[in-house]
Amino acid sequence: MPSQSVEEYLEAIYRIGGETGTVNTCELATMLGVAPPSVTTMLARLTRDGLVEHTRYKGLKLTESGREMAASMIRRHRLSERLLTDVLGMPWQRVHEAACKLEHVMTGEIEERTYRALGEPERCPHGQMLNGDENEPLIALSCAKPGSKVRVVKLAEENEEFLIAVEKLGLVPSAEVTVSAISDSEICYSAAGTEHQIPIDLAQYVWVRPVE
Amino acid sequence: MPSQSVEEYLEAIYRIGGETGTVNTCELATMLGVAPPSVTTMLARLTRDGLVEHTRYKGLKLTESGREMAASMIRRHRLSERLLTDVLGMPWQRVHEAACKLEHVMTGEIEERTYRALGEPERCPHGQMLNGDENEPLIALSCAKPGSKVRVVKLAEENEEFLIAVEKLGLVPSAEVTVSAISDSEICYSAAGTEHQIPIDLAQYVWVRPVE
DNA sequence: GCTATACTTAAGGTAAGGCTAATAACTTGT
DNA sequence: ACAAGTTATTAGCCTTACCTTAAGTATAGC
Repeated sequence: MPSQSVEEYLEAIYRIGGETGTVNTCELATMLGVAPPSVTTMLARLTRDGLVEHTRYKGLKLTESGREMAASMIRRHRLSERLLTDVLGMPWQRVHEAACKLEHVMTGEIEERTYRALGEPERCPHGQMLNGDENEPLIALSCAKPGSKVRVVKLAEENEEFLIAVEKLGLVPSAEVTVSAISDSEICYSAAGTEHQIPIDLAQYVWVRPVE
Repeated sequence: MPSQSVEEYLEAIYRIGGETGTVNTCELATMLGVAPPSVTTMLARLTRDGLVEHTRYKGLKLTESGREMAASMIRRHRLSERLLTDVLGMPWQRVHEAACKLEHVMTGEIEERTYRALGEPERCPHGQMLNGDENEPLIALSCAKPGSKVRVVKLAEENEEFLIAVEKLGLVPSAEVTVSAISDSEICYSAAGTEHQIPIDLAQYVWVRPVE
């Protein structure tokens, strides 16, 4: 039975490296808020348990079973968020923290039942996919062309202040946005008939799909 | 922030002693499956944190704030069970274990939202009250009079085998039962038109209310 | 008042997870 | 090609949260 900590390491590795990517010790340490030696120690454990492949001084990769477990944790996280918003009516900007705890008490059975009870949703409230990867290419709002019309698909950052900020700027999943101008520091656009500007460094976390 | 272990101790104290009762060290040790000295140590901690009042060699009592926390844990447990049955469709005989984990990740907000989302239910799937105590007196099925008609209200034992057994015997919450005979070892009754017998030692956990 | 039971203290163990400081291996610039 | 900088690892230790057994101390009942 993997501990909560193991699950969090796997999740972080998956989030940084995606399905196949290689991850290095310090990135992981930063993301988890611990010192690098703590990561090295944990990697020994994850290697022993067959969850990662680690080459000293090089990087590490998830094994097949590590990848499965990591993907499952992320799916449970996103399903927890959907449960919190759809069933309990919690605001979607605030569900991340609670989902971080819930995901660790979900069994496979509860995961499956939740998925079905929620009507087999495609995405979490922030727009992240529940099953597999995005099936069409997305671009960051910061890269959209002036004059183009796009639809917000997902917000790649769960920080509460960030989510509150983008909601005030009309950038919720499935919102339609027309980009009017891009400067060095900001993007101007209209959403739901209102003009807004958003700093580039926030817009990079807003992923969109071109419309028609 | 109280640890899971603290929460489990409080819950056990509350379950043994009820709102006000005094509890002794060894009962608690037995219920939690630990050695008595472990309990003594934990009691020092709970006393330090103002959750229990403990007099050496005498018993212990919950303080006001300990009582509140314990009651809240039990309520969260029961709400978790309702969520698992009502929303996720899990069989009520199996929800106890999952609820034991869920209760520890519920915040006050989630507790409240769950209560409302479920339609402010009165009881958990096993028939235990969610708010406060039973407002009418119940008797154990083992004490029912021969010839009397009763309705099952709650099952005071969450063990899975027990619950599966009583369900097979037609004793689910709100089932109507007519007691026909009582011997030293068994009770004979009919439920939903079928005759059954149940051993006394099981019947003592089946709480019923006399009908009309 | 004596003994059985119930409880507490003492002493110690384990497991998980973290840290700093020192060392070692890669990598890069010249 | 090697010195210097960066990145990882090892070594050594610490804390927290529990739990345990063995031995001593209260209390209660006869």
